[in-house]
Amino acid sequence: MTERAAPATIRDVALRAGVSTATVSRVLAGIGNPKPDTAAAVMGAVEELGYRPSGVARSLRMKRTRTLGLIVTDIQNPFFPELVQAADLAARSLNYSIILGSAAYDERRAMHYLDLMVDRRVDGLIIASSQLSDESWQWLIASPVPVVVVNAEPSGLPVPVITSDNAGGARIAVEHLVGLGHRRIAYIRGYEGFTADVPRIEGFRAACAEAGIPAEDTVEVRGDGQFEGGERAATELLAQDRDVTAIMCHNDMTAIGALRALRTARRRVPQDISVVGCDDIAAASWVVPSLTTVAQQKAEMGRMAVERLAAALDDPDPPAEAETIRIPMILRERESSGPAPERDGRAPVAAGSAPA
Amino acid sequence: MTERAAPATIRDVALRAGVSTATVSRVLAGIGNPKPDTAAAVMGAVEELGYRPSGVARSLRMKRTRTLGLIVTDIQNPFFPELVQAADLAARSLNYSIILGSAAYDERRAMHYLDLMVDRRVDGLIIASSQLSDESWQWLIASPVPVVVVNAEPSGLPVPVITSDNAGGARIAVEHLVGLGHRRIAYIRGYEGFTADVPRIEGFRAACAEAGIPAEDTVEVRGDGQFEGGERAATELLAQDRDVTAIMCHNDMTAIGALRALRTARRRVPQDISVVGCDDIAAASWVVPSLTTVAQQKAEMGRMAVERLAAALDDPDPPAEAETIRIPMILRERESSGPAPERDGRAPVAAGSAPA
DNA sequence: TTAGGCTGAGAAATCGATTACGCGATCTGG
DNA sequence: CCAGATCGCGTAATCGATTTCTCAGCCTAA
Repeated sequence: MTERAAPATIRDVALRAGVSTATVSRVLAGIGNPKPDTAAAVMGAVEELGYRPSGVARSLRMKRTRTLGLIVTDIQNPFFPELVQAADLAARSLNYSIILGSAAYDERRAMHYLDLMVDRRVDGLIIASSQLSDESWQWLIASPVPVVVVNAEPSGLPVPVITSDNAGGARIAVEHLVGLGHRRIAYIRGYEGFTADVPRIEGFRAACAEAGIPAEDTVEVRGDGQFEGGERAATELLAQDRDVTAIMCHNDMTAIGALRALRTARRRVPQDISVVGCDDIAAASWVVPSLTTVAQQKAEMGRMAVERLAAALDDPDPPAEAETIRIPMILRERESSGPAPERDGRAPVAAGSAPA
Repeated sequence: MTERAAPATIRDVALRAGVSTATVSRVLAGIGNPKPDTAAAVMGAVEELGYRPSGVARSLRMKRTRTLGLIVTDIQNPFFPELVQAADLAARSLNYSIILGSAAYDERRAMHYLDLMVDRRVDGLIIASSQLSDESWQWLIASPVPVVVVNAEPSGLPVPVITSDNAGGARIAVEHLVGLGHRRIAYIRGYEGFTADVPRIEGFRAACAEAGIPAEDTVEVRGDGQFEGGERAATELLAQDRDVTAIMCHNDMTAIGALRALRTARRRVPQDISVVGCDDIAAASWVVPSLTTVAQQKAEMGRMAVERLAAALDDPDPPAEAETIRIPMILRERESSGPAPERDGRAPVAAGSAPA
């Protein structure tokens, strides 16, 4: 009773069914034409013994684990669960399964998972973490396991990349705000080193320039990609420049922090100041006012990463090398953005709108 | 170049180092006293070949994978990532690793992961999902792999359980509200079937009774444990009974939904009505007003589950059977709860406070 | 009746590690 | 200088599956 029953092996099944292990294996795999009574005997024995083939033994023999490793920046960051779920679903439908590692913003932990997964002989790796140093990237692409990168852009490495069109997303946000009459826009950046930080800020600058907004009418402050950083940065911002009418944020958590800072400062959103986030996490529609944001297609990214990787695995021809796919971002208009107030601080008569 | 380099095996290392595979294995495991130059030769060969032992082969031979399976209700529910992270951390420090499955509220998916993990020969299973039917529970405890249940209470099964003291948590919330002068309290329940739903509602009723609140001064409505259900339930509630001065919610997402309904109805929180949640997810402190809630010690639960399971694995003595641990919940006072308004609907002169 | 083709199934090798066992070489003590 | 203890390491079995090779038995055709 206290003994842990050892699981039945294929040999046990073979013995019970009066056949060889080869036959059991064939019947279970549906290969060959077993005699009906042989097959029945095997199935019966399987049933009675509650036999489950050992994935470990099978993986050893097959030299494939049908497992994909997925490393994310931080599973506690609400951005990732949706991506993870979609990746998992896609993997399942291709008969793969996913093992997950959360780096918790720590390169050492990311490397730990990399080691772990390589030792576990995952068939492929999906890296959705920008926590890696250049040498880690080098080590990774030199390793024998195929890699797909998601939501990060390691500088010029021969690796397939799936990412959002971050520059385009920033442009969409700027155009939205400019369309609402905003001319003085602030940008709260993410943590220095986030790969998305640079393309987004560059997209912001480029779009502002195109809209005819001079650089001195924009402000850039540094956040950390989290609630706290957003709150702090927005507070600083209000202290140093009271003229901005809109704040764009590196991501939604930053924007939600900014919303709190604005409330503390008794600035009305969107009447006095508009806020736009990025990502479209669930909480973006929970906060008050709900957050206008530029959505990343998180599920799409997870799904594509898995499909790309699985395709590369199942077909070992030299695939299109180092292809980079940029998934467009999508504006979600909610309550936190509105027409720019007039210079005197009051709401403007809706400038470019059609006559009522 | 297009060939995928086969990883070096222990035999390759042995050949290169001019020793036997047994010696390589021993040197790497730090067993025995190898001669210095033997050890050096082995380490050199390992280095040169970039050898990584195959976890698959090792697991087969050792009959242990040093892997724990963790099945959660839904990784997209913000309750779980913190638990998962803590479990993972605890596992790492005990030299285990965790493979995760998210049931996405679907029993079939939960069972799928169970099968998968059993086939993968995980050493133990942590079930943090209430999605299982009774027969699934039976199957599970009959299976050869040790199980710990977290955040659920399968009815009287001989399985160790780690859960929050849900009844106690509800009591804490009631006492908080009663202390603020509330006498008419509503409760928005979770999805029917959530294991936490029953103990919480019972704790609520018991605490109300003890506080001398008659059952007819309380209202119970059904939500779904999500934002939408909370919003809908609160709307209903306002329609049917305008006298409640406080709403307790099954969890924070429900409460956040309720906050939105109250705002839509132009009821001020907490001046007109107080709201209390449960769980303490990150978004609870992001919303406006920030949410008073009864926190579950999620990280603690994850950690304990792993430690319990690992202890049972490392020491195969018959351990204390079916022990149930209830972790206390903790009140986090924020902005969404305040003194009960007076009967006429205006804010009361702070009843029990010290003279200013 | 017999040679040749099928067909169903068994024997054995294999995947890559760990480890019990035993053997030759070195060391120690009388 | 030799018996026996000690030490380092190699041989080979083993974990549980898959798969190739082979063979026995049966069917068909000449």
